[in-house]
Amino acid sequence: MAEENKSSLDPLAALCKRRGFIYHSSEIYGGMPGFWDYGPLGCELKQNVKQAWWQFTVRGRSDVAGLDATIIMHPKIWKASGHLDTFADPMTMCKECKKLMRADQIGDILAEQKKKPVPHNPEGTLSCPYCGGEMTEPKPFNLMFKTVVGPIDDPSNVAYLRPETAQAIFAQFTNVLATSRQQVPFGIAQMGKSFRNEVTPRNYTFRSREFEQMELEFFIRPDEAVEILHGHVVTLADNPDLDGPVQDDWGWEVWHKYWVEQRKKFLTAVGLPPARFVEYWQKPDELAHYARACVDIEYDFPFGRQELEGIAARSDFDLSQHQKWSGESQMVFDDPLKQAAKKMDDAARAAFIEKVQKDWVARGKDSLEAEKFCRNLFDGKYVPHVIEPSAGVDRLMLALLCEAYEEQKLTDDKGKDDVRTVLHFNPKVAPVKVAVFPLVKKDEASYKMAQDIFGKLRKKVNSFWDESGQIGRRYRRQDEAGTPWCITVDPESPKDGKFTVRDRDSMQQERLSYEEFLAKMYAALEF
RNA sequence: GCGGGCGUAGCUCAAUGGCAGAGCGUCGGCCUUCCAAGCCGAUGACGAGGGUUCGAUUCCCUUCGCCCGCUCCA
Repeated sequence: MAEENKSSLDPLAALCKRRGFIYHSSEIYGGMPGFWDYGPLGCELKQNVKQAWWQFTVRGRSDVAGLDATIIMHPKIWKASGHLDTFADPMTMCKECKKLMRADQIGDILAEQKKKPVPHNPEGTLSCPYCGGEMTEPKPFNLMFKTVVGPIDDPSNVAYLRPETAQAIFAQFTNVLATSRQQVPFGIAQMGKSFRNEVTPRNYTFRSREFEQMELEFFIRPDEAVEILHGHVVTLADNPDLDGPVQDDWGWEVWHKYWVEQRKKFLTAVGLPPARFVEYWQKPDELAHYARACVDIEYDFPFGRQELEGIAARSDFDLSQHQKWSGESQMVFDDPLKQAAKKMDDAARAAFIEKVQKDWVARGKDSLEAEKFCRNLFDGKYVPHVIEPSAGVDRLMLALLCEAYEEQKLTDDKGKDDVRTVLHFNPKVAPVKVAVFPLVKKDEASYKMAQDIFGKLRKKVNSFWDESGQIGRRYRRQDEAGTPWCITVDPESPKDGKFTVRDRDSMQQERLSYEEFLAKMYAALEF
C-alpha cells in the first residue's frame, strides 16, 4: 500500500539530488511546487540537450534561422494568439465528490457519458456529471503568469510571461524574413523559458510551471501555391522520400510527416531508442480548430505514457491572427510563384479559382475569401502556412534520465553481490565526457602525465579530475554521473605513452594513446 | 481546493517519554591502489509552532512541505 503511494521516480530523484542533477527550487525556504533547479551535472546535461537540438535543427541545416526573443512581450500577442481567452479556463469543483473540472467541459463529459444535456440546479448552477452534486461557482483560472511593466501598478500595464516561445517567432517573422536571406520554405527556431501556472504540477519535473522549450516554426507555401508552381502537389499517397533532400513540390502533409521523421531522428540521436517512444496521431475531433494535423511523440515514463513533443500543422492561423491584430501584413512575396502564375491565362485562372473555392467551401470556409486568396497568389503573395515541432527541454531531460538509469546487479570475483548504479547517457548528452585519474598519486611521472592529459582534454570537452579514493570507487562515481569514459594513467604510461580507457557501459578496459582516445571520443560525439 | 500516504544528517534507513545511531556521501590525511567493503580524523538531522509532562524526536493539536490521485498537454 505504502509502495503504491511512492513515486516510481524516487530512486532516480534521489540519485539526481545526490549527484547534483536536480534540486527543488528554493529548497531552504520549503520549495516552490512546480519549480526545479538544475545542479552542476543537470545544467551540463541541459546545455548538451539544447546544443544537440540547436545543431540538429538550426546549424546543421541551411533552411532554418535562429531567434532569441524576450519572455515578456506586448500583451496583444496573447490576445491574437488566443492564449488570453483560451488559457483562461473557468474551473469549477463538485462540492460532493470534490472533482475539479473545467466548467466548459461539463457538457462534453455528459455527452461522453451519453447523458441528458447539462442539468441546471434551480439557482442556475451546474450539477456534477459524476455524482450530481452541486458545483462551485466557476472561477477563471488563467494559465498565464501576470506581471506589471513599469513603475505604476495599473491594469493598463499588465503583461504576461510567455506561455510558449512560438508566438515570438510569429511576431518577429517579417524581421527574420527580411534579414536572414531565407525564402519560404524555411524555419525559425527558438529555445527558451516558458511559464504556465499549472493547476497541479506533477511527476517530478515533467509538468513544471517554469520550463524550457525548443520550438521550430517551419514556414511553407500553401498547397495552392505549390499547385501553381509545379502543377501538382506531392502528398503522402505519392510515397515521397523523406530521408533525402527536401523537395519544392511537397504539400503540407508531406512537410508535416517529414518533420515528424526528423524529430524521431533527433530523439534517437540523443539516446532515446525508437522502440521506447510512440507516435500518436491525433484524431480529427481532438485537433484544435486551427490545426490540420498533430502528432504527439510520447515516451513511456515510469508514471505512464506521456507526451514528449508535438508536431502540429497549424495552417496560416498564427500569422493571420497577428496580421489581423497588428494590422501589419504578414504576407511574403514569392517571385517564382508570381512567374509561374504569369504563365496562366484568364481561363486557367478562373478554373483555378473555382477549384479552390470548391475546396474551401467543402472545408467550411468562405468562397469570397478563397477568391481573394487566389488573386494574391497570382501576385506571388500569401501568408505562409506553418509546421510546428515543439519540444520540452525538461521533459526530454527527464526521459533521458529515466532511460539512462540502471541498477545493475553484479557479482565480483569473490562471488560477492554488488549493485552498480549507472546512467547510460549517450556520450553526446553526457554531462561529463571523460574523467581522468592518476592510478598512484605518489608516482610523479604518471601523476604529471595525468594532469597534462586532463589539461588538454578540458579545453575540448567537459572533463573531470579525481585522485581521491580507490580506483574502483572513482569509476563508480563516474557511473552515477553517466561519464562514458574514464582514463587511468599508471606508472607504465609515461613509458609507453598509453593509458587505460574504461568504458562505462561494458566496464571493459583498453590501453590507448591520447590520439587514439581523441579519435574514439570525437567519433561518438559527432552528430 | 479535496481524499490518501509521508516528514529523523546531502542520500538510504534505525532507535527512544530521559545525552539521537548506522551505512553511504562529502572534506582532510595515510596506504605502489585497475571496478564502490584498507586505515585515521572531521562534517552533519528529529520540517515549524503550541499543548500535556519534571522532561517530548516520541503523545495531542495546529501549521508548513513532499509524494500519489482528480485537472493540465512542452
